Amino acid sequence: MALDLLPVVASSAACCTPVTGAPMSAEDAERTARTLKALADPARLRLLSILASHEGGEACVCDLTDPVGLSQPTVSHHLKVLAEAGFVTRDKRGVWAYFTLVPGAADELAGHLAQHLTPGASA
Amino acid sequence: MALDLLPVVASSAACCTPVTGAPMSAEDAERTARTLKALADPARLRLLSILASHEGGEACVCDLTDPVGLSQPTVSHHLKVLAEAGFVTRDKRGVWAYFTLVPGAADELAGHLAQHLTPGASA
DNA sequence: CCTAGATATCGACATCTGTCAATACCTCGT
DNA sequence: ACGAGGTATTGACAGATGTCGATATCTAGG
Repeated sequence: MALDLLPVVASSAACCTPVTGAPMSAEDAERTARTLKALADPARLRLLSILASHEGGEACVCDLTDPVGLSQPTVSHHLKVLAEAGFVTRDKRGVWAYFTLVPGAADELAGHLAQHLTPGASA
Repeated sequence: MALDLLPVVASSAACCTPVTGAPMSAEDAERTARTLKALADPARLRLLSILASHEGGEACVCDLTDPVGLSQPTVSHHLKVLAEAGFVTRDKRGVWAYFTLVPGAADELAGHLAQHLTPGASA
């Protein structure tokens, strides 16, 4: 009968739920969190949405400073964060710096999240 | 580049780009950033992905503490943050607390972002 | 009631983050 | 070359955040 061969799970582990796949790795979580942190700021979200509301997803810093109501150094800082996270690209033309939305950057992040944060999506 | 043949814009407003829609409101940016902040942490991403890897997107705290390698109070704190952001729900059954993924929570966020961060998506 | 075990809250601490003023850099027109 | 104006960097500082140990709370059994 082998009664005492398999019992452990049934008797004491009443809190457990079957596992259907592998969770996100620690490195992946670290990387994804860093990307999300770049998005998780009201000023940066507004900056991106302002870019999206301009033709071609492009605008220069002088178009961005006033709407967000922050100082020029602060706006410059936020744009640097967004650029390092891969959400925008910088293009300096003469005196002005133009920032452009990277197409699909947000979508790629969203897809990655959907893949790991949807029940049964690992199958 | 043929800069000299450009129309009247050239003199003073040379840095401007046509606007095609309205950017995200300040309140919306604040709200969305708060939701994103809840996601923007390696431990919380792992917790959610562990939930997603369990049947029904559900697991109890005892299943979550070990894999993330953090103390029990810290895990409890992260789960509270996720619950307040609407990503999980808490259900206490006897001694154990079960957390369940809220279906579509991440998708709703992703959709909201796509709507505001995609060039020309305001139409 | 009292104990044991699971979870939540509290207090404290180090670190990270957003912000601005001051300043440096860089490009253009004069 | 020089000065003016747009942008980036630096330094400093207040506030938010992640983490843990200690402790409170809550439930089931004896």
